Formats: sequence, C-alpha cells, structure tokens
Amino acid sequence: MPNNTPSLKFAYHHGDLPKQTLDLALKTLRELGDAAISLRALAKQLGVSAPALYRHFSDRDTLLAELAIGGFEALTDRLGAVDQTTPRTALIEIGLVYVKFAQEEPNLYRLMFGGRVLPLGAHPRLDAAGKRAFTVLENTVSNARQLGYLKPSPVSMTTAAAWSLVHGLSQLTIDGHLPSAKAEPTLTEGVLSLLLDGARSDTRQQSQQDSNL
Amino acid sequence: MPNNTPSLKFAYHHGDLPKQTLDLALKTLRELGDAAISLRALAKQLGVSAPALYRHFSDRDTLLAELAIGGFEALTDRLGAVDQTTPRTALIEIGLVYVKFAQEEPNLYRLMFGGRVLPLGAHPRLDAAGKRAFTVLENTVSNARQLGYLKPSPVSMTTAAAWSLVHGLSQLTIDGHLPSAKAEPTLTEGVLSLLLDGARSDTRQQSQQDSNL
DNA sequence: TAACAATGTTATCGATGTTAACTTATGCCG
DNA sequence: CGGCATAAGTTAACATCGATAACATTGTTA
Repeated sequence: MPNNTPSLKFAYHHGDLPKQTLDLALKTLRELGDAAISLRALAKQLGVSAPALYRHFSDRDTLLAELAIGGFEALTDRLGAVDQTTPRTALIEIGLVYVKFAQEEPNLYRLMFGGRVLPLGAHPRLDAAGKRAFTVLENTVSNARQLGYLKPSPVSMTTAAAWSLVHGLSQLTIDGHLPSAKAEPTLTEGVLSLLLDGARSDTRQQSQQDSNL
Repeated sequence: MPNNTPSLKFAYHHGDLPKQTLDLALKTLRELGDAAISLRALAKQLGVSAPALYRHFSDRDTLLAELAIGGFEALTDRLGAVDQTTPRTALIEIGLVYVKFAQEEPNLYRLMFGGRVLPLGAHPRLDAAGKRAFTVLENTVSNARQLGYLKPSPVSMTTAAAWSLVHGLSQLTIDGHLPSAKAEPTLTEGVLSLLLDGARSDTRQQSQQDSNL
C-alpha cells in the first residue's frame, strides 16, 4: 500500500536517518561541542548500529562539515538580511549581526572556523559556503567604498580589516577572553566605530608618512 | 659517589623524561597539529611505556596546556621586546610581531587560542600566561592613550579593538581565509593603519552621532 | 642498612573511528 | 505479479586511544 506522501523519498527502516543524524549531531554540538560528537553515541541514541551512519556520511569529518555548511548558510542568511540603505549603518549592522551569530552559536562558530578540524580545501562544498558568507561582507564594504563613504584603500584590505575585527572579537568573546555582549552591550558597536572613525585622536585626512609623531 | 652536576635534578631511568616529552610533543604539534599528539605515540618514540608519562603529566590536557604556556611566554617575550619610544610605531610593531608569531607557529597559536581544548578556567597557570601576554598589548595602548596619541575612549575598548584585529587577522591568515604575510607583505601593516587612522574617508574629529550620513 | 618516595613496568578497561562480510527491505522492470 | 538489483541496515572485528590499578625497581635519606 503506497504511502500518503508519494513523491517523498521513503523512510527505509528508520525515518530519514541522515536528517535525524544531523539534527542530533547539531544538538550535541550546541550543548557539548564538536569533540563530544561520537558516531557510536549518535547511533545508539538513534536506535541504530554505528556502521549504519556510514551509508550516509563517508566520514566523521564530512558529518562535521555538513554541520559547518549549515552554519555558514545560516550566517549568510542573517548577513544578507541587513538593511543596506546607508553605508555606515550597513557596515555597523553587518558587524553586529556577525558577532551576535557567533555569540549565539559558539560551538557551531568554532567548528566553522576551527581550522584544526575541517581545514580549508578538504571539503569543497564547505569552502564554497564559507566564501558565500564572506562575499556578503565584501559586497557591503565594496558598496560603501564606491559611495565614497570609505577611503579608497583596496577593497581587499578594508575587507580584511573588517573581517579580522569581527572574527577576532567573536572568537575572543566566545572563549571568554573579552566580555560578551551580555556583559558589555556596547563593546561590539564601539569597536566597529573605532575601525570606521579611527582610534587615533587627531584624525585629519592623512596617512602615516606625514610623520607628525 | 656524587654526580658531576650536583644541583641538577637527577635523571632517573630515563634522561629527564618531562622535558623530552614536551620537546617531542612540541615537535609533533608544529608538524602535525595538536590532534596528532598521542601519549602512547610519544611514549613509544621516547622508548618508554605510556603510563610513565602520567607520572609527570596528570592528563593529556595538562601536557597540551604546558605547550600553550610555553607559547604564551614566547609571545610575551616577543611583544615585550618591541620598541616603545613612539606610540604609533609601538602600536604598529606590536601588531606586526603578534601576527608574525601566529604565522610562524600556526599550530601552537591554534592550541593557545583554540577554545575547544584548554578552555579558560581549567588551567590557572595557562590563564595567567595568557593574561601576561595580553597585558603587554594593553600597556602599549594605555601608554599611547595617556600620551594623547589615541582617542580618550576607554582603554578596555581600544584594547579590545586592537586585540580583536590582530587575533582575527592571525586566525584568518593561518587558516588560509586571508593571504598570509608571505603572499601579501603589506596586509598586516595596512590593516593596522586602518584601525589607527580610520577606514572612513572623511575623518574629522567627530563621532557617529553627528550624523552626516 | 632499612624505610621511603620517585619513577618505571605490565595488564587491563572502556570508548572511539572504521572496515569487512552478511542480511534484509524496497522499488523497479520485464 | 514475481524476481532482482540495490539501498540500508546488521554483527563481528581491528586498531588506536586515554586512563587506571597493581606491581617492580631505582634512588634518596634517616
């Protein structure tokens, strides 16, 4: 007798094991970190033998990569939803959204940018997902520069500075080296403003070779 | 009969196993990353049984913590050696030295700031070593501010911005997301200058609430 | 020299990732 | 409708790892 959802791929023995595996892995990641993700433990909780998971994930690392891809997609969505009407607010808001994502999903963010696991080049789909998130930030910077809001520095350099700032702030806050937004709500915006306006006290349009040290 | 080096701690069966263990672990870390550090493998290479290492390191994590402590001490030394005569060059140089360290010791740097392993609070001596490195940077910022070179923003905020920038740039370059100093020699200094001078094109002394957007 | 602590050893436990070989369910196709 | 290829699961097994317990040996010292 046919199922009520005809075109949907049938649940085999289990009910859509791949998705349930990813869901449980994501839950474990959020609560305990990636080191706590064990294929055997996942399988046991899903009522399935451990090698069953290998029918759907060739490797533990590719399962982790799948989680990271989902993270980059979520981040890309959030960054893409930022209001882009004025350059400054767009830049600030992009930074705020970025740091907020990291602080809301610290273990996922660490997995996405761990470096130790999931090195660049090993999982092409993951690399592509990361690049898409980066492009949103780059486009925002590029747009602000074309509108004359930013200095005519190379886009790559301004983007590198912006990304480094938000990434570093994210890492340092979720690791407890700097106060997170809950303890210091104005920190992120203040730091972003410093990059835009300059940390130096006397800021006319000049560069360092004018040497008024 | 006394040994020729009287005050030196005696080599037991092995010749200073703790130090040799740390040396080999550091070598392994540099070449293969922290995930490749296995107590059993270390012991085998040292010609010793695995549980022997537990006489000197209560845990695998404390061995890793010891490596990270050494890393922070090396970083602190390098940061402390920076010339502090003029605020701007001191700030720039601190950043250059910081990023250079990360790029020269990527696996060690990742261990020091991994977050996954060695979370803050688990190894007090490690936390203290990290704090000492941070203090060098903080003092440099604080000094530059007192000399009037930096805006009168709170020191904590300016320091957070500076640390976030160099830490983020370090992470992103050693993970391959941004070009390293070898591929783009001017990137680090350019990014640092952006923070000092501001990324915005029109930079008079004003803050964002002046609203000339 | 006898007690004692420091430093090793072997044996063992429990957990992990992964592969091989086998079994069963499912959907397609003649 | 029946057989068959294959997708999806099973058990068994291997290698490795961190860690502990129980025991042996070496060096120090009262």
